[in-house]
Amino acid sequence: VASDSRPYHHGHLRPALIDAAVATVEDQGLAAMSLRGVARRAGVSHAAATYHFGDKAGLLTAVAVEGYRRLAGALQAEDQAGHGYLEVGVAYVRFAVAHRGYFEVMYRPELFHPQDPALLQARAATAAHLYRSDQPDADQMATGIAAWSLMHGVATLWLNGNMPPPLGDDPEAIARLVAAHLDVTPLAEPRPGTQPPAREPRPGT
Amino acid sequence: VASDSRPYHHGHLRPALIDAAVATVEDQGLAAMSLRGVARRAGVSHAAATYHFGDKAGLLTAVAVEGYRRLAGALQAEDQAGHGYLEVGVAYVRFAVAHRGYFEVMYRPELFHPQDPALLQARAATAAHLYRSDQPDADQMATGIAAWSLMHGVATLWLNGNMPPPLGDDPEAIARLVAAHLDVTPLAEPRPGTQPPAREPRPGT
DNA sequence: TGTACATCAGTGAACGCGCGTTCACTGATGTAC
DNA sequence: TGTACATCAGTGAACGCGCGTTCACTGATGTAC
Repeated sequence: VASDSRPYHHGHLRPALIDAAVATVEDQGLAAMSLRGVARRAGVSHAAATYHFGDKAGLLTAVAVEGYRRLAGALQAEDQAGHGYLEVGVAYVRFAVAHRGYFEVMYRPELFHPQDPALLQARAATAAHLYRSDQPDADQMATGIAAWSLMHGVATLWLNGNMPPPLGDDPEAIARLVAAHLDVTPLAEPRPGTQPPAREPRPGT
Repeated sequence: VASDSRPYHHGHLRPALIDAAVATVEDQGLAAMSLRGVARRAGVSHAAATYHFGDKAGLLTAVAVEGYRRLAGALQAEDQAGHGYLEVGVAYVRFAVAHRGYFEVMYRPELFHPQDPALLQARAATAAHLYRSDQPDADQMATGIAAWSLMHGVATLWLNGNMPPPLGDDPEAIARLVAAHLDVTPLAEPRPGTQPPAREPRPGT
């Protein structure tokens, strides 16, 4: 229903407010993001934002949910592309840098409703890609957490400007550089009865 | 000069305010930390805090400086204990968890004065321990960044509650678990003709 | 030893501001008959 | 087809609040002579 002179009903205000929130975080910072500012950016009264999300935490919950969904999608796409686990890690860093508005909210659970069902589901979907399994065993989980921690560390250090300049300005390159130091094969400490699962050849750097 | 009924002059107000700020961050969260609240906690007028730090960013700068100094000290102590590089990484995670009031401020440079000379110096001292060198070559830097990223990732994922429950509640144990997947030897790929470039010390970021 | 004076440390009141939330409301849309 | 009514979507004013900063000030301390 396209119309001139802004119709009374927006039509897609909910997603528009989420977009506005993300954009605000990206160019003003999370601390400067307010309900009122987001509504202003979307060209709507601030009470409209409250109507759709209940409160500020509700808006940020919606941002986090959407962020986890997009991240899960990005990881899945990379997974299916078949370039190997390393590239899934690189995709994590790429997402964080390209969508830092989402990323910064996703890891601040004190700002939203952490028990929101949609949130838990979206986050679980993301985790499944990081563990390469829906029901990871101890080894898969340890490996997954190591890879996740490494890439999360690269992403956050990069985002807050703590990467030393000599490493260059390409976060994906840094991700590949450090990933080369990660051993993603299960630790082969002799555990009687534990059969090392067949594993595809590790992609070289 | 101990005295009854609170003397007009506090005597050690500056460090007391830093302590109060850290304590506030630890039990109310960084977003809820205000100059006025910190002064209140220290039992002093809020204008006194402004007097000592200039503004809110000044207070947070002082917190970050003190945090980097303490972190550098903790890493150095662990280094000198001679338990190996892995335990230096574990010490990083231990610091983050034990002193999250400092830690959370240290990595939010948009909240303080990032060019403060004392800050740059304290941060450089921390970095030197992570690279195991004041003048790291490319390999040392890559290895150091990998280790730093990994431990930083563990610390931040732990602090914001994103570690899956099956991993238990001991962050140091998780740090050791994931560190086992890290290869800290320099990558010995033959790079003919690649001379480690002369590197001038670039203080700070 | 006393006295004057500068400096340091902290007070308390005032300022303007943007915030999140609430509320009664209006405009627009969908549905039952 | 029309009409009544319920529901959805958004408005605008008002609320109380705590915030960071500024300012003229006072109390305490140190130093020069």
